[in-house]
Amino acid sequence: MLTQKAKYALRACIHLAARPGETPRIAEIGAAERIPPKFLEAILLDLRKGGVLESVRGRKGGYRLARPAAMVSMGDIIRLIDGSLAPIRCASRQNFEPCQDCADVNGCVIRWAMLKARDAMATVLDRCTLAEAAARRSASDDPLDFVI
Amino acid sequence: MLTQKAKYALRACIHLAARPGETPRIAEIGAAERIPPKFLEAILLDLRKGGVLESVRGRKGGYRLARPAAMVSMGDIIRLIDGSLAPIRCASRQNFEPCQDCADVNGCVIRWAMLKARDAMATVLDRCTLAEAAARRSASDDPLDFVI
DNA sequence: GTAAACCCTATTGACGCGGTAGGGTTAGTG
DNA sequence: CACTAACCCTACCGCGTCAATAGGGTTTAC
Repeated sequence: MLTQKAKYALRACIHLAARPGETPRIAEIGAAERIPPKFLEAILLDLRKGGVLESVRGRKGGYRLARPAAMVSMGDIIRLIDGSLAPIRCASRQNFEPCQDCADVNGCVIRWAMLKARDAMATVLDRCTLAEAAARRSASDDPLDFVI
Repeated sequence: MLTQKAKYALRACIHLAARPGETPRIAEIGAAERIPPKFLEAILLDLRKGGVLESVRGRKGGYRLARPAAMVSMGDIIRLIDGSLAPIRCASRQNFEPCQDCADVNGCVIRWAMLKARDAMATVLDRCTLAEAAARRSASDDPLDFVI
């Protein structure tokens, strides 16, 4: 299950991807993407520590992507915020943790199925970059303000 | 995220798939699969209400699959217990729920990506049947008792 | 009729998630 | 150099969900 936090992180990053060269403030991003500003602050901090974002301090400060938007995938962000793409932790490739209740990790049938599921999902999410997402969003005329 | 409950449900169902014609008791299944019996009771009840299992009441009672093991997929069971395969509810095809915080459901970029992820994962899990899982488990000599 | 099995509702404890509070630190601007 | 707008960081809290348990009620083989 994708957490709300990861969803916010994706929205914020897509927002930044659509504004190359700028370093918008937390308050701006929060207002545009409808994210509680203090919560967003914590999220952006995590993204910076994870190497996805860079920050500029002091007056006129703000955030920007640390890499080109085409080099950051949705999978990267979800892994950073939620810890893993896999539906179960013992089926994670980058954040593996053995589960307590099955004795033979490698023989476990459920893990085998979840690994296949994880790989299928990861293929999709690691190929989907922020650049693509930003382009697709602007094409649909900023969905966040579309209805209301 | 796959819940512990869904994991137990899968284990119990694979257990039953490996014993066609039998109707083992809750206590037996629980002991063999290391599932707390009262918790298992609630799970099997849900599976029965969901049409996956049948029960026999009274002395000599127990549970069996309501359909052939080849006709029940892991996806069926996960959907029944956890409600949805999708990483986010607005990207579920069988248990769709709109999310509060994005205005245009169809234009949402995140939902678009999650739908693709869901479809990839569902393809895997809906093709993986209990029959296949049971066969694979017995081939690896019952993983639950393999190490310890 | 009795015991073994499923059926069902209610409850509980722990924990993670979503969000907030309130300072500390940095650096442009006058 | 003072001011202040911005990020930085730690701590905290309410709530819901998950995992599990308790304790009866009902059915049926024997």
